[in-house]
Amino acid sequence: MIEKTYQPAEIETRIGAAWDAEGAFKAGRADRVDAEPYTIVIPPPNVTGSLHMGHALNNTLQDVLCRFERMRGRDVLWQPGTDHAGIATQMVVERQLMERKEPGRRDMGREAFLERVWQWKGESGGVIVNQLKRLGASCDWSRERFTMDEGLSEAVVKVFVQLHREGLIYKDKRLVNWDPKLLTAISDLEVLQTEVKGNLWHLRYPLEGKTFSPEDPTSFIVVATTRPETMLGDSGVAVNPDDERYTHLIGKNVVLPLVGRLIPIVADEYSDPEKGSGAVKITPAHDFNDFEVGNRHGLARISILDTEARIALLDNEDYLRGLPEGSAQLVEELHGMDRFAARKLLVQRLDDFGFLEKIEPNTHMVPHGDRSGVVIEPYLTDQWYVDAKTMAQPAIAAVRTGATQFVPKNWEKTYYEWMENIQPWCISRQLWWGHQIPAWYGPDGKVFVAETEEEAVGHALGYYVEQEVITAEQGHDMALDPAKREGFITRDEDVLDTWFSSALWPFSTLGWPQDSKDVERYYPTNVLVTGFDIIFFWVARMMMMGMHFMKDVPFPTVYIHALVRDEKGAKMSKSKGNVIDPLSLIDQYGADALRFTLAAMAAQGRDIKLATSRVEGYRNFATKLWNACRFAEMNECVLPTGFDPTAANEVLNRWIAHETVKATREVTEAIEAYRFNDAAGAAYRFVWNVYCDWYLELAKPSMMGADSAAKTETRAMVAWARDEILKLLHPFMPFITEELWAVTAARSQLLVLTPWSRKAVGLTREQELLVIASAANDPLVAPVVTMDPVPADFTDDAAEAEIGWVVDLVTAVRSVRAEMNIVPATLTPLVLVGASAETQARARRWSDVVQRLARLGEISFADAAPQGAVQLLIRGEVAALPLKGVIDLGAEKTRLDKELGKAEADIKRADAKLSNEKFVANAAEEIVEEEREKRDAAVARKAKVLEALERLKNAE
RNA sequence: GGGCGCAUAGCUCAGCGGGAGAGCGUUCCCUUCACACGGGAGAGGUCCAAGGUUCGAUCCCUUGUGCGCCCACCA
Repeated sequence: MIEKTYQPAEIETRIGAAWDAEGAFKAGRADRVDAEPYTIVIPPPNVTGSLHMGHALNNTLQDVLCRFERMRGRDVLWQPGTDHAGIATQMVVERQLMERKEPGRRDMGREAFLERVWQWKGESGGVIVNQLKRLGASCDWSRERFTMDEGLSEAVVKVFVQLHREGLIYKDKRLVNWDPKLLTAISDLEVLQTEVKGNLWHLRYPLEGKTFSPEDPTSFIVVATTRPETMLGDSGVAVNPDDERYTHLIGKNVVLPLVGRLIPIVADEYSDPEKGSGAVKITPAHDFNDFEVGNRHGLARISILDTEARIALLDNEDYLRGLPEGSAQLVEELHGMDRFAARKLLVQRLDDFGFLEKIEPNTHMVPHGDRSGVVIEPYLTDQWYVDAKTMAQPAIAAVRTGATQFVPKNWEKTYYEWMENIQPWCISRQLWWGHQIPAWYGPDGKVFVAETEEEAVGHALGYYVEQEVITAEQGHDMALDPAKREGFITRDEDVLDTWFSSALWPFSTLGWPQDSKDVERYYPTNVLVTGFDIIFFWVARMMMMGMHFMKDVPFPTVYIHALVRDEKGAKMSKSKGNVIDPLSLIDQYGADALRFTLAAMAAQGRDIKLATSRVEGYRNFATKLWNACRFAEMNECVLPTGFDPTAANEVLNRWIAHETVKATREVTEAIEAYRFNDAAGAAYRFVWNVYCDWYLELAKPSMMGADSAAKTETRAMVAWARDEILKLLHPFMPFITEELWAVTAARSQLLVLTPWSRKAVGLTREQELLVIASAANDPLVAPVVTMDPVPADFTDDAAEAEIGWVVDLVTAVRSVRAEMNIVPATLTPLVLVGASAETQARARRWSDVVQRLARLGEISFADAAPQGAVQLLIRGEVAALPLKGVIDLGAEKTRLDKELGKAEADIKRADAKLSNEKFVANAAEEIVEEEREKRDAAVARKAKVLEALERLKNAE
């Protein structure tokens, strides 16, 4: 029995639990071992995360694909898992420690802290997974992975070691993006350029050998900067070699104000005469451009900041080197000062001594850390890098050749743009939570990269014996006795960028490098579904790693979906407070409604502006479906075994079979093309506007009538089409369809969607397989769910024409009645004027339906329309509603005049085209023919309307 | 500075070389035996602007205007 009211929360909880208990979505099931695999890896959400609207969209689309392919008989593996999200997770746990007033990370030490993070992961890591289950995600949960679990960590180490051996990973000392709050390097992608209102300070740098005076422009050179505090680290001033204002100064020195250091004026193309004063201060240790310029001219790299971006001058060898005697009085004052405070103080001092020429307000882009939000410092440190430029080449080629295609295609341009200008990827992070880099350092700092410490020890001992740092005997002892080599080599403290492990996700989750069985079966995956915001972070890197280690693309298709925005199109963010929580929508309207909404709005290449009214509308759709199934149940509509819809006798039943096949084809084609909105739309229209609005209404008389053969057939067909609808909607609305299927399947016994249904029907697993096998022979099981492709080309034009006539008639009569304000209780007679034999037959067949739906009395036939009747044109014939005394003749004349005007306009338009020789000559044959037909139809319509007007005149 | 995208009904959006569509909202009618989270009938649009291509442009091209996003080291 279907419950009277649709209660999504109750259903979804119960069915979700049943799926879970059944392990309903396991890949590699016994009945699918011979089936073609279909694989998707989930974009692993952060373990710290909770479900947001982006996840909801992303996973809804993946689930649509997975359920769709599963019903088509594929062996579906939707690989789930979570990401350890290095920085994010570490921050969360540190914040927790702080809130609880517990010792901080550094106080408790690395080991204890990591234990704490694992503990936290154990407690909260399941949240997002449960939320995905609430959404209905049909992942194979038995295979859930975590980027830091044992197998995946092994993959990470193996990849690192191999790439290092191949020279594709290396250590280098250069400028990195340093986050002074998180105290780690970050990659270029983790830096957000933000517009900031600042100033441009113009500073006077005195020329060596001249007496500095602010009044004497020949005694100094002006440089402009947005970061005056970096002047402490200046080691040169650059001017453009073609800039005549400065050519005479090239090679001379300036005296760095306040500091007293002599630094050279160099000629470099980098200096743009148009910008600022045309002379630019060079600070190689604190600016990416200056670093390059410094390299070209051999300028010193003077680092003046510590890791927390405080001024660090005491004991700073870089700074003190070459510094004139007695010029360090500022040092005491500045040392340890925050960079922004130092800026203020320095500007003040420069001004005091006349070195500040002017201050211009200036808005410019300033780099910020995407996690910390603080201003990023270019900072000189040793870090590990991936040679991305080399690795990008095969990944670029794979897209060029079409081995991997983006949908929509325009994202390929974005991909190329970035890949072709790719920079070395900084992969080391000064964090604790993550994969520790498998590199060890010997006493002299030499690096040994190896998969295990033992291996590293072996390499190191061999090397140092050879170098005669230790004797062969010592080496031998140390190799044998761990106690003797204690502290001889030390492991790199740093961990890897989170995205390093994510890049391996498509194969590391399948068991690589340990187990190749699943890799062989499920790699490459079939499609990657993700948002455009992580094309660079993730997609590009999976492409690189996949090409390098699997020698094959990780996925032939990348479907890029939109961002979900709020109703007004703003990006959802906590700070704006416009975040719509998918879970509260699920609570309110059900996961099915939310899923359907997201799918229906997922048009390619456009962001989704989510309005809750849409969700409500699709919840109503679910209710409609619910009630339709309840109606079928109340009328004892049961699908008999072996029912063949193509063999139906009743026109109405042939019509709905025809419409069902058509809708199924539309939905199938749309899903195959990743046009989720078209698929959802087609299903929606079919269910509501075809099945509910017309088929069930038209079927009522038959089901309640006396013709038992017709009654039996109609009941069967109502059940058949209902089952097809459930299958069609299942990828979008899995919970409600599962429930309705399970409740009705006991009598339908056609196809089992999932083990849950099997349970409901009371089948054993063996019986279930038999049912599936028999369903494969069903001649008209629509392709969306069938085990084998079936003829999806069943059509019945005659049925379509007949039902079309009924629909047109009912619609037209209703329209007139509404216009004439005829109360529903009044049944108006209908006269079919000059009806053909076919029309008369139709009218007799459909009289009771038409009478009920159009509120008609007796239906009769006549050669001429009675006087004072409203005359309607139904497919070229006249239908009259004798409404003498009821109708307003004037209003009716107006109505007919309007119709006449329309017909005449149509004729005119067609004539204009058809009399145009060029149109007839150039347009496609069928277009011209269509135009002629339109004209003929309009001419006929005009004649009928004129006749009607004539009769109206006589009636007066 | 590069690149991408969007301007269609009051709102949110589909569509796309041959007579403008949906959902929501809105107006009117309906306790018609599945469903008022429903049924029925309407109203509502120089498809941003100007040129061009074409027999024909909301759709293709160019330019402009407005808006959004991504990338970039410019003092």
